[in-house]
Amino acid sequence: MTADTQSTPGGRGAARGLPHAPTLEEVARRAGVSRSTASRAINGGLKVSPAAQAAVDAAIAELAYTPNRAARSLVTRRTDSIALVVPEPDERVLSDPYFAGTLRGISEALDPTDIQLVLLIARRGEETQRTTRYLLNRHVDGAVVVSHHRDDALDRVLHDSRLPTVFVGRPWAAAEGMSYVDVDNEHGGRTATEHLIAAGCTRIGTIAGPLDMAAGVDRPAAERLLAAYPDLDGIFVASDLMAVGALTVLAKHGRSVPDDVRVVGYDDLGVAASTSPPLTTMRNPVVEMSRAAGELLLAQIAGNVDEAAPRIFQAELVVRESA
Amino acid sequence: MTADTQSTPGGRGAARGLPHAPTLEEVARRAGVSRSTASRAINGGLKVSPAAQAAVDAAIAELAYTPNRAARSLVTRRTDSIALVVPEPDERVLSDPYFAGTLRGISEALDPTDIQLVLLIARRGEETQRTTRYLLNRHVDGAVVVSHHRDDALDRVLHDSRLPTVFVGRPWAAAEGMSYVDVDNEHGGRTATEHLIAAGCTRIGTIAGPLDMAAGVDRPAAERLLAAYPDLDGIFVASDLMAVGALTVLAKHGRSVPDDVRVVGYDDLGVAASTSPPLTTMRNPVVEMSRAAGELLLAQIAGNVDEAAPRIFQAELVVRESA
DNA sequence: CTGTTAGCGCCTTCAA
DNA sequence: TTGAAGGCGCTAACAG
Repeated sequence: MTADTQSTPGGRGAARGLPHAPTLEEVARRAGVSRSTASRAINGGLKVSPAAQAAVDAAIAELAYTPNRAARSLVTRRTDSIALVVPEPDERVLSDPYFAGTLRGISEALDPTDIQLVLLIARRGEETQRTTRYLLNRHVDGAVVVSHHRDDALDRVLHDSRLPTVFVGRPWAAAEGMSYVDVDNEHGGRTATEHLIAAGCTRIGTIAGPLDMAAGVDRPAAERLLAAYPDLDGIFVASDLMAVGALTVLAKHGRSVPDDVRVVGYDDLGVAASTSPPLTTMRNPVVEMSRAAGELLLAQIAGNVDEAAPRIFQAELVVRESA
Repeated sequence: MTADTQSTPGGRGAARGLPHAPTLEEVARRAGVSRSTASRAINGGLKVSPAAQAAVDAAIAELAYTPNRAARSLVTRRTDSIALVVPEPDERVLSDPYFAGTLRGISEALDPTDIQLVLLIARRGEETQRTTRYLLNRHVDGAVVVSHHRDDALDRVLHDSRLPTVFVGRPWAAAEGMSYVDVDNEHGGRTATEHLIAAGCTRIGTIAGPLDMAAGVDRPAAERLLAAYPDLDGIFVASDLMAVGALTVLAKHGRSVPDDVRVVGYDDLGVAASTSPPLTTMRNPVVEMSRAAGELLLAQIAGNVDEAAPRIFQAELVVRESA
């Protein structure tokens, strides 16, 4: 809260001996033009003579100039930054491979722009208001919300606020006009099962369950499944992490994969390729999906309100040795 | 690059019909004080009468006021944001559980402050200059650099620039005065081995190798190790992810863990607890370490230059069923 | 303790 | 096509 006092009073030079960042004024002077012309040259170059443009470009390069975001933001009323909001009911979101994919996808979408990504990790209770207020007071131009929870009012607040927002994962209380991306899990499950059937499996089991289940629950699940249905010849597991547990249990019971039992996982976010045997799985297109989220958001910020339609992605079968 | 034109020219009201964010001016008017008094009340409340302070506080609450960061930043010359820089030689950094821990740790450090976290994902070649320039032009107050690579000049550039910087992981070309946090891997390896010895193991093998090894390499490694030394009774694996592969291989060969062979992994960042059997491992204190990085950075930004000493953390044995 | 005053660096009318 | 001028919202002297 408290600001530490600035020690250099009037001097327009270096604070603490730091080489101060070049200003538009300096660029203009060096290019032999006015600030306005320099500014125009920087922002698209409309109504700027080629000569002036070249001079400004040169000056910028020589000075390694970057516009001061604060100053620009103050007048344009844009912040050139968006928030990635992570509501944090459980502590595992960040470790979830989903999240890494989300990060990558959004970064990719932002890459061709000069827009920065601000990470907003919301806290429970009181603290959530800090996030809300920050967002509502437009400290960012828009927000991507990782929406894997069901009890948060943030969704509606954001939607009502008219801050450009895109949800990754269908919001629990999805309302008309909410923009979101999601993956068609039902289709993924069906595809996986069809694959097992096509491979000749006739006794197919499944291990489902939320990702935030207690650690190791997947293991007893596999054990129980095997005990109850010893003649199982195919299993669809709702996540690769859980599938890893299943593979180990099968190995322990002497079942060969894929000869005795075929296994199909879900996610393909890193673990699947390094299991033994490599795991056949449904590739979850998180990165593409999140990139789409980013692009949707950029479009909304640019004023294309018609870009609000939800976008649904399909998981894709990746066949490896296990099935 | 190009700015879309602002449609409302002079009007001090709403653009696009949006409820405009409250300003200090409004807070002051509502509280019946001047802007300066309101400002002082907000920034620590020094030299402000209790009455004025209360009035301002009330106004702030009623208006849901948040200071405009751009305006503030313009005058204070601080941005109230720091960057998390991810140099990205390989594409896996973000998916690495290390990274999730880093994120969490830094967030925790930032939590009691109003400082925002900006994610900077550097790209190769030309693109790296964009990052450098952004940093050097002080668009952030400081930077935490995830430094798991060895060929990057960014380290030195940042250090030379005198931008407050803390590295997570010892910089390849560590120089005097560079601030970093790291974990003592040698100690971790030793502890793991000592644990196996104490448990009675006499034929101990190890599976090492960089994390960015080709997927599945860990599996042939375990296979070969087992083939070469059939009488193995203990294995230390340099990462949990690789240890998972080893567990599966052992199960396939009918070796019971931990009865026949004891296994110790390394990381404990999520996978270890959900293997079968649960994996004994060396807990890598990434979160604590990264929190320290964040705190070091905050201290540096606040001017405590003496906070530059490296800080080394120890991994800690976590005993589960596998050893 | 308080209000008045002057910019921070930039974009953007407006007049030339 | 260009430059001069004004102001975005805030903080920090300075004088009261």
